[in-house]
Formats: sequence, C-alpha cells, structure tokens
Amino acid sequence: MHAAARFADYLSRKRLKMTRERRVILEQVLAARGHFGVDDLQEILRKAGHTVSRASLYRTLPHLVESGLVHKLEMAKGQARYEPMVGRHHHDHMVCLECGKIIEFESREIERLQDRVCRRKRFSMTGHTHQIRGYCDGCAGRRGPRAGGPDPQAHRV
Amino acid sequence: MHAAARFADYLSRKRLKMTRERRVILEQVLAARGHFGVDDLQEILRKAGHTVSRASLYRTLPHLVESGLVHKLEMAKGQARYEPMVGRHHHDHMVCLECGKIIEFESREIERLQDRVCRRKRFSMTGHTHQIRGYCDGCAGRRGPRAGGPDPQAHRV
DNA sequence: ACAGATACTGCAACTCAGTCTCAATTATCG
DNA sequence: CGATAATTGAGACTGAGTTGCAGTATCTGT
Ligand SMILES: [Mn+2]
Ligand SMILES: [Mn+2]
Ligand SMILES: [Zn+2]
Ligand SMILES: [Zn+2]
Repeated sequence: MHAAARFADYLSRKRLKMTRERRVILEQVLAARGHFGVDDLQEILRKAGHTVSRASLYRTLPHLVESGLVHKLEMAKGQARYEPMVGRHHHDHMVCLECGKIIEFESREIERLQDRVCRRKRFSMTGHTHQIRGYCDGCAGRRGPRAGGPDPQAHRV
Repeated sequence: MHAAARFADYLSRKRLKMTRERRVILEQVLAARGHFGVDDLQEILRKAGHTVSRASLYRTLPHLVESGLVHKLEMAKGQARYEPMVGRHHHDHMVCLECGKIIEFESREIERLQDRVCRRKRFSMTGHTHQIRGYCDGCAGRRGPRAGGPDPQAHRV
C-alpha cells in the first residue's frame, strides 16, 4: 500500500482531515533521509516553498508516528528526532556524544532476548528504546583511548 | 569503600567541597529505595527536616551520577528519575504506560550482544539506555489482550 | 586558630521543547 | 451547496532544567 494512501486511510478511520499542510509534511518527511528534528523539518519545508507552523508540525508528527510511517527517537534532554520508516524495518541507535552522528544497528538476537525477558516478567511490550551512547570511530580516535568523561554508566560500587 | 567516603574522594579529586547540603542529599538518596524524581527528593529531604533548594539538587545529582553512586534514568518527555546504585549492579527498565510502575531487568546475554554490535560498528560505548514500554501484569489484564493504543512501535509498511 | 582563595547556596530570572487557546479557515459529507 | 466538525497560525503558556548574582561556607595553607 502506498504511503500516502496509508496515511489517508489512517486519517479517515480517525475522522481526521487530509489538509494541504499534512500532505506536504508527509511528502517531505518521506523524502528525507536520515534523522531530523522538528526545526530541521520546518526548514526543509521552507526550502521546498511551504510554510507550516511549528504548532502544526507538533500536531501532525504524532499522527505520522501512530500510523507507522515515521519513527520517533526520544533523545536525552528532549530534542526528539524522527525518521521515515516506510520500507524499512525496526532498528536501534548509537549516538556519538562528540559529533552527534547517529548510527543504526539491528540485532535479531537482542530483540529475541528482549521478548523473552518480557515474557519472564509478564510484561506486555508495546515498544522499546535501545540507545547506545559513546564515540564513533572518528571521534574516539581524536579523544584518545582513556578519556574519562561524561556518562559514567559502567561504575561499580 | 564506604559510599560517603567514595563521594568525598570524588569531590576532593575535583577540588569540590563537601557541604552540608551535599551530605544530606547523599544520605537521603542512599536511603531511598526505588526510583525517584527531583521533586520527590526535595520532598524526602523536607520530611527529614532539611531544606535544599531545587537548584542545589540539580547541581548535586550530576556529581552523584558521575561518581557512580547514583544512576539517572532518562524517561521520555524529560522527567528524569534517579536510583541509588550502591551495592547494586547494572540493570535496565520496563515502564508501565498505565500505572507508571518501573520493573527492573538484567540480561548478561543482551549486554554481551550489545558489546559485540559496538565492536562491529567500531563504536566506543560509554553508556546505554534500554527501556521497554508496555503494560505490567496487572494493567495488561485490565485492558484486554487486544488494546490498540499508543506507542505503535511494531508497525511495518 | 586564622585568613585568603575559591566553591557553594538560594533566589529569581531565564531557556527551550513542547502544548494549548482562540478566532478565522477549510475539509468532508449528505 | 451548506451544516458540521476538524484544522490552522499566532502567540501565550507550561514545566523541567539552567544560570547570574550577591552573600555564605568550606578548604588550604600557615
Ligand atoms: Mn534510524
Ligand atoms: Mn532500577
Ligand atoms: Zn562522532
Ligand atoms: Zn501497570
């Protein structure tokens, strides 16, 4: 099913309207490659000759997420980022604390173990976030192998 | 090494001072069981007969985290929560979207696979967040097995 | 014990992502 | 078409977290 049709279907099932704003947001979001924030998206739209208010972006993105066309990444501190999910499958992310680069990874084994631990705890999972923080190849070298810094996750007492 | 001594050590190495406020914060944080937010902590302190400003809490908690005595949970939306980590080992969390309950889990296997995927991507991990959202045993029942709701992580296009 | 240097505190002002209110506009459907 | 209900942009607002400042406390010698 075509993405636009899928969104139209989602909207009509919810008695929502397919407006010009929603159409152009969908179009630009699907064209985007990589991960973007709300302000990035507004800039993308502006360059494409469209004007959509921040309020409408904040209102529309949750619909795109709920319809499954877009995935939301909850970053620490609250700068949410989004990525189109059309024709892609689930993955998780590594975030470089130096340059901000986002690296995608996927592991069937981790997902399977995750299901297993949910079953063991009688927990009904609807979603998850598995985010790894650290330094990418390029940035790790530039910092030296023993850089004591933020994110002291590994401490033991 | 005793937790208080450990914190004192951390402070002196950083040329920071052990103030009355920091002492009482440490004391109450270590006594806390479970996960708490900044306002919870201020209330705990107040009940213990101490007054510490929100600003000082926000200034001190990062030190406790960096010294490894406390762990910070980055929840969606930015209501950070903390938990004492003295004498405990690393674990991750499930969060019930209905009642807010936080369930802890640990999996050596997932951690191992996580290290492996970092190696494969040449990523130098300093920390991670693995958070599972869904419904706990009690809440899942009360909602019925097929409750279409938020967090539509599982969609495919 | 003392004094100087430096860090810390509370307060209130501020930031910033995200939400909400409202009046004007627009999609939808019979 | 015309009624009805949803949507929009603007700007006010919220709430977690941060910051500048002036007064205060701790620390490091001596
Ligand atoms: Mn991605
Ligand atoms: Mn925990
Ligand atoms: Zn990097
Ligand atoms: Zn629950």
